[in-house]
Amino acid sequence: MIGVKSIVGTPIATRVHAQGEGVEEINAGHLRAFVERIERLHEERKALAEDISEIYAELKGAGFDPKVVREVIKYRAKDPDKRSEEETLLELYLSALRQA
Amino acid sequence: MIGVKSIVGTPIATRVHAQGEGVEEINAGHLRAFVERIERLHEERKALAEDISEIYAELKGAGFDPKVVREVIKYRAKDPDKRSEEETLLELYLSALRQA
Amino acid sequence: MIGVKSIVGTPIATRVHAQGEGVEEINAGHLRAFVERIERLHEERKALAEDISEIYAELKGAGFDPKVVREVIKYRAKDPDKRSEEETLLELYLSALRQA
Amino acid sequence: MIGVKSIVGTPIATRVHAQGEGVEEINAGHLRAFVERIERLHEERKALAEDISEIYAELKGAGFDPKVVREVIKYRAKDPDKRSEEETLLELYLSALRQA
DNA sequence: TAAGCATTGTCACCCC
DNA sequence: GGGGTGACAATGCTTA
Repeated sequence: MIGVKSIVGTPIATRVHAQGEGVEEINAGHLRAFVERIERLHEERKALAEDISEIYAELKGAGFDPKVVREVIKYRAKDPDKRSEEETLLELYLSALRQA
Repeated sequence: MIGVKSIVGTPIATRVHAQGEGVEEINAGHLRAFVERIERLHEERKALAEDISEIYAELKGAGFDPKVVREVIKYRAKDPDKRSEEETLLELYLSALRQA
Repeated sequence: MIGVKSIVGTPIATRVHAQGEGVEEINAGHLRAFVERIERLHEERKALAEDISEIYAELKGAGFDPKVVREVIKYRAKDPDKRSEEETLLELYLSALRQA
Repeated sequence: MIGVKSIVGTPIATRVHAQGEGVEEINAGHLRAFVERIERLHEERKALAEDISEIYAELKGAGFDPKVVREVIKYRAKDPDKRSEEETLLELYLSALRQA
């Protein structure tokens, strides 16, 4: 997937390595900055996922069914028009199957 | 899947039912055929999963560690060119970031 | 995760390596047999997955909505009791939210 | 809407719904609070995902290959101890299977 | 020791 | 088509 060819064709970040020290330093620094920003965001996202898991645990402890709450969340997230459209189609298919 | 119950008895599915029998019949039959083929495949897949589980049980009974064997399987599965790809990436990563 | 420690503790398959040739041969052969059986099953499973994808493509070409057909499959797969139970709970939760 | 009969037998959070106003209010409120907290977290996560996308766009604009950077991120993410783990597994695998 | 539970890993689906 | 996300299943742990 990441063959030599594609690396050769990758413009600045890699070619830079063969260039002068000054420019190279700047580009590698840029790459590092990008990578670290992304990794930071990844960490935040992971923390968020853990928070969500905690809420489901809480919620379960309070007697609610986590599975159904997930369905509720999905239900509310859907666009109302699309939702009824899909439900109508589903019903149509099911009724078709009953009489097929 | 959501709110199917409340949809049962809604107009469209029955309106369709009041339309031309021929076309409707054909489509319902097609739908049923598709659905049943998929369900059949699902069953086969499930049977396969059970077979795999059985082998792991056997294997465990023979004194092998199922967890380790799972890793072996994974290792062999991604072996083809992934490994060299990762090594290439390592070169790329090292040459670009170690100097940042 | 699969540290040296856990491998040392893995009974036959690994200890065998330090044992006499005869027994070792047999166990390695067993391991290979297990691994190959599992890999074979994995391949069959993959083939099955592809078959299913093909059917969805066909079905889409015939004018059915693949997404909705997936819902139909899931709907039929569920145990009727569990299904109505969940739907009831979902309805209950939604009605609770409307008035909260 | 939902018959009393279907509510009877459901766990605490739902039985409550058929009880006095006070308790019911509290539980519906709890459910709403849980749901809204989750939805809020979902939004934050979505915002994060957009931030990440933006960085990849920036990065691409700066001449880096987004695909390669993704691989770098993945590589660094699993680096900690996975690598040595895989090497250990390799030893195990080779010593056990090469002679089968 | 069995059984429920929590966690993890794996898998399929969806969106981009 | 590829990456991200969510659901599901298997495993190990903990408790009764």
